[in-house]
Amino acid sequence: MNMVKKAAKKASRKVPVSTQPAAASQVRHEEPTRKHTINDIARLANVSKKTVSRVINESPFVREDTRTRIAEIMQRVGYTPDPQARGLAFRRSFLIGLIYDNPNAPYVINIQEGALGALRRQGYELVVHPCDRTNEKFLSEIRELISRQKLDGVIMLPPVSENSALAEMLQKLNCPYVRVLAAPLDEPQNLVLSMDRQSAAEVAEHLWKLGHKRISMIIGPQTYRSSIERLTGFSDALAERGLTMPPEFVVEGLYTFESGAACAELLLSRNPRPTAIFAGNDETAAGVYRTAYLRGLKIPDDLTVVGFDDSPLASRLCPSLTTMRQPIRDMGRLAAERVMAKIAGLEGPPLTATTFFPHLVVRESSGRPKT
Amino acid sequence: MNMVKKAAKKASRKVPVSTQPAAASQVRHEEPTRKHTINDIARLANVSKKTVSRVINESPFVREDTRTRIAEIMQRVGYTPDPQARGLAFRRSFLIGLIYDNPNAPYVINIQEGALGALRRQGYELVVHPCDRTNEKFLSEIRELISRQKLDGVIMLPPVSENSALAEMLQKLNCPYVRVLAAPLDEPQNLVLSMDRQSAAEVAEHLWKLGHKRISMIIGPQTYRSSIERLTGFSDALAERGLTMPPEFVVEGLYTFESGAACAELLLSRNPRPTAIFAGNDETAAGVYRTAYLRGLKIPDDLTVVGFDDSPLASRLCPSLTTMRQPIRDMGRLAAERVMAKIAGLEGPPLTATTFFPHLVVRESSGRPKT
DNA sequence: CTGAAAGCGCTTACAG
DNA sequence: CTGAAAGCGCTTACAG
Repeated sequence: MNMVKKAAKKASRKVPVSTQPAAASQVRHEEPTRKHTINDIARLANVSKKTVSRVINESPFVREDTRTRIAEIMQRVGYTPDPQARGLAFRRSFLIGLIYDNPNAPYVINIQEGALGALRRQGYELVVHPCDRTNEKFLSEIRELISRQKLDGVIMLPPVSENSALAEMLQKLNCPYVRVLAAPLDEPQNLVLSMDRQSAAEVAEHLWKLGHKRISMIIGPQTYRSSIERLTGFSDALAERGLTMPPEFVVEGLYTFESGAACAELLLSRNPRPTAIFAGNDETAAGVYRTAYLRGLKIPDDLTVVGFDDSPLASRLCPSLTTMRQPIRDMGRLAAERVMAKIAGLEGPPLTATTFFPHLVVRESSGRPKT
Repeated sequence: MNMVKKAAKKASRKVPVSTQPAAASQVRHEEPTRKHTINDIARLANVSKKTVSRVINESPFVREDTRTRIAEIMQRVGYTPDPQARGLAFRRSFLIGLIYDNPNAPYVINIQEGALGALRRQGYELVVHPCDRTNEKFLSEIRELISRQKLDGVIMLPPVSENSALAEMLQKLNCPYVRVLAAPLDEPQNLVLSMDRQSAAEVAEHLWKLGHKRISMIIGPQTYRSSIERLTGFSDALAERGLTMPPEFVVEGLYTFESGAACAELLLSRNPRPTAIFAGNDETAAGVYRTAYLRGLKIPDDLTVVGFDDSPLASRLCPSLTTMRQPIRDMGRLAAERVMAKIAGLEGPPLTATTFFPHLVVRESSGRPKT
């Protein structure tokens, strides 16, 4: 079969191109799913493979009619260039890595799908890489992945996106990257900002409008930038409205359900206790719910709770949880567009964080204070 | 720089190998991150690249000491073969696709991470492909992905894994696949079974032991095999214990939160109403919680609720939800191991579904009936 | 605007 | 057990 194939190939350049070769039935029978190569297209179009290559890569140095003709043939036979061969020649992979350690599954999935939508259109695929910053080999594993698979770029999600050692390594490796972050820890073109500070300010305004005075907050780990941003945005906005949180009303959790429950335990044993708790995220808020439940406190009658993320959990809790909704899918899409732009060399218009419109979703967990 | 490099290459075969070439500092300076190729290894080991290739591919036709020597060199310089080049020559990609349309994010993430753990060890990477069966182009997009990226195999998650048209297409494409399924819809070597029937039977036993008589179930879409399996397993197990569900106690939902709430509305308006509801999955159970909440019914005092999946949601609900825990990560791992085995040509031992031990996690939502 | 040659890093026949 | 040649499907210089 190989010999036959080769012979056909060599001969064909000298022979008039026919859409249906004489032995069509045989050929179809022999190689039903055999993919067309650049050589097949070149032969069909009666040009060199280099010219086909130019069409593939949208080089301007092709006569328009030639370009059209070749494009039509590629279209007709359903030709798509082999990414591996292109990659080998280009020293590229058309693969983008998604590096994350965020335990919030819906968050990751949404970013993933948002990014994928944009990547696919340009012939890229997404390779996922969950990681663990506490693991010694965390950095070397990523370096290994990048060099092995020759990733064209990577997208990093918080909190690992805050890791400066990782970003430095990527720079050294000359690997284009985009960091999804809560604060501008990098140059603008390297990040997608989530505006946590402004979002937290919205929460403050909401609670203030409801009339709350004894307000407390459970922040995430202080090592996470988002914790700081949310705390700053929240307390600053409260201060602007003449409200202050006493130190014992601000406690640090781990952004987890369990830590949320533990922190709420602390806060709800204060006397007087807060009438509203801004949990650092929805998971933490769920923890607050649990503690309130165990203590027999009614939400929102005895306690107003606000989360952050609008994960599916928020609407499933009873009462449903007021929370900040982030346009996570869009952030994924934008992150993808940015890496691709960086790979293409065009930095693109300096998109600002204002591209996003996170907004407060008010639900049943919001109420006026009774005390 | 290129010229210098080439010259060095050509010359080196005739020159004694030195670990530290004279111009070491220069070289290091010139190409700090340049990856080693098979040629570099061959040169360092004073063998042909073919022999190095044999070592890479674990061919038995290499003298043991030669093999050891080459392996050590590869180890020392940190050489890993270029997957693209290998792929091009092998006509393979070392890429496995994960095809899913399951809206349960934690489920997907866990499968993903389980699979990744196994794949990485063998040099594979995972390419994720969320899809939408209702889209006309759903099948052709997958075919396109497979042929474009030359995926070596795919893993499919329910419910799209139940799609027989998809499985047929993969067979025609000669693409090794593994389907994660709730029922043996394919040959044993092509699937990872989740034993939904037996799991549902455990739920039945649990409710029976608690003393419930008026038991109802919210099943998923009847078009999903898991719905049928769970219903069959559940009602059969009840029947074995002398209990039957009247037809009006079995309603069909969509495995979603909203449909769960709507179905519960129906069930809880029956007179007498059920004392226990087996929700098809945790999402549905959350819907039941909501309806109970709105109607002022207390769980578990007025109503026992059992879910399925043990997604994070289950433990976050108040009261926490009794549910069936599936070893999702392990299923992902096994699915990965199976595709790799199929790719390698060795079907491996016929693993049976008994590999898994799904079990009931009893939580606060379980109680004895009061009426 | 178009093409022939050499190469990307690996492999498969084919010889020894 | 080992190697020289040709090829995987595409590209980059280099010529015209």
